[in-house]
Amino acid sequence: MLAICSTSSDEGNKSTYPNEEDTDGIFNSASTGIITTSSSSRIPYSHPHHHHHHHRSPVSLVYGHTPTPAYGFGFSFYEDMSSFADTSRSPYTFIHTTKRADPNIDAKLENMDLWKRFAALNLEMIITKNGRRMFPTFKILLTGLDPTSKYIVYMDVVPVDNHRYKYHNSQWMITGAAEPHMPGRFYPHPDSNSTGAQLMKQPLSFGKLKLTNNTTDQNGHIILNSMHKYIPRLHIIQAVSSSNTDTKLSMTPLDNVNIFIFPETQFIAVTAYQNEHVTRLKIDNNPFAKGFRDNNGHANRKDVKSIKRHIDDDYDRRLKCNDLYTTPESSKRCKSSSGEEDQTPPSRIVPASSTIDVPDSTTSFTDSYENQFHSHQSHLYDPNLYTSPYSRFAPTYPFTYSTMTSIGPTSSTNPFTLAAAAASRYSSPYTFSSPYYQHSTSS
DNA sequence: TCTTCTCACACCTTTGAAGTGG
DNA sequence: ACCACTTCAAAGGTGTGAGAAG
Repeated sequence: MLAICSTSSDEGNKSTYPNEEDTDGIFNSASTGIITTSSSSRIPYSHPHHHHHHHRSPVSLVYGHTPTPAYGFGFSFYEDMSSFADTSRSPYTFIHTTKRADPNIDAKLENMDLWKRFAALNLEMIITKNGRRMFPTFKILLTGLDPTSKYIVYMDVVPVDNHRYKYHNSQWMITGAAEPHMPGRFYPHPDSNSTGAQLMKQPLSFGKLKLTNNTTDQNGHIILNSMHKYIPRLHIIQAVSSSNTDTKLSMTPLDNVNIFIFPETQFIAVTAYQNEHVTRLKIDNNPFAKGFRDNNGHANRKDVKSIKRHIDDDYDRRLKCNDLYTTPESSKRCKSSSGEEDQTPPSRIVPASSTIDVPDSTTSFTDSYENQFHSHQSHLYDPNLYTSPYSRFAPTYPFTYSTMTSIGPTSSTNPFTLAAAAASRYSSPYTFSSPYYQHSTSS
């Protein structure tokens, strides 16, 4: 199986997260700092086994502290929208594979069966102005954490490819180039900064994460483009406590970060459902949609029939072929009910193909990717090629590791802000050329 | 024309405060 | 005072479907 890293225009991840849960003391402060310098060059890859106290980077990270601003952002997030529309920039590439800094850590996606059923249909996620929850819920069971260490666990959603899609004749089609991706926002799990023992006790639910199409969103929701394909990523970073009781990240977060992706969680963001099978499966399984079920507890077919959408016979055909994870294109060998070979679509309209093949296995998908890595049978994560776990092209990018200088009291009390800040430092080649990111909230 | 987006709405679950009894 | 449980109303998560927007 092969995970393909596709390109997309992107600004990278720069967001902090708003102080949604001010009551527990963990989110009480957002911090940011002035970026004063960019140290040289690339981050050297460090072998996972050496990551604990081995800091190769000469750059020290000093986190500034500012008073908690409205909505918890340490800076004006959309001060300069123009930078996001700069299509002359090199396409930014996310890596869509699991990377373990700590080989013991594993993440198991809960409700895998349901995810697979949606994946077979091409999952759609509604995005709204005010934010919409994901369904199925992204729920993860962690194993292999150090029971006594603290971890920061968070999620983001990144583009899978560089296409814009449309739903036409019951099929997803590529209809053009992707719109620039808004800066990725991190959703820290509410139980973040807990000990490994606590985090492993039960599955971690990201059910309150919301997706939005509102580019001016101030609620910290994850901003996506409609009709674009995305996939969630899980990040786990071991927090390091310093002498002043402040929780800080390792100075070399690249070495400490664990990234998990689950191919069956990819989806297309939509403002209204396109495939009625997706709608039905959502109604059948989401408790909040019970009002649309019939007496037998299933989606009301009468209502569904009234929807002026075409029947997704591609889905039916793939069901018959027991070949749910193939794309319409690759399922050409499947005979339709009439016995005819499927027609290749017109060349001008390219069928939407899954850019990530989903292994047909009940075992952990992260394991299958990891095995490829260890057996050197895959180019997915070759440390000699990819200095950044996020970018295939890191060697040619102006990828820099920056210093943040303190602009106030040196205590930082929001580990998630630190996580986001640290992660953004190595996730985007543009982090430090973006004007707004150099904006300081202090004067 | 065609595609995509928005809104009020009915219907439902979840949440959490208030109450009740042991 | 404390705990376990119940009640109940408010808050809020669903897809709908007509119409707006582009």
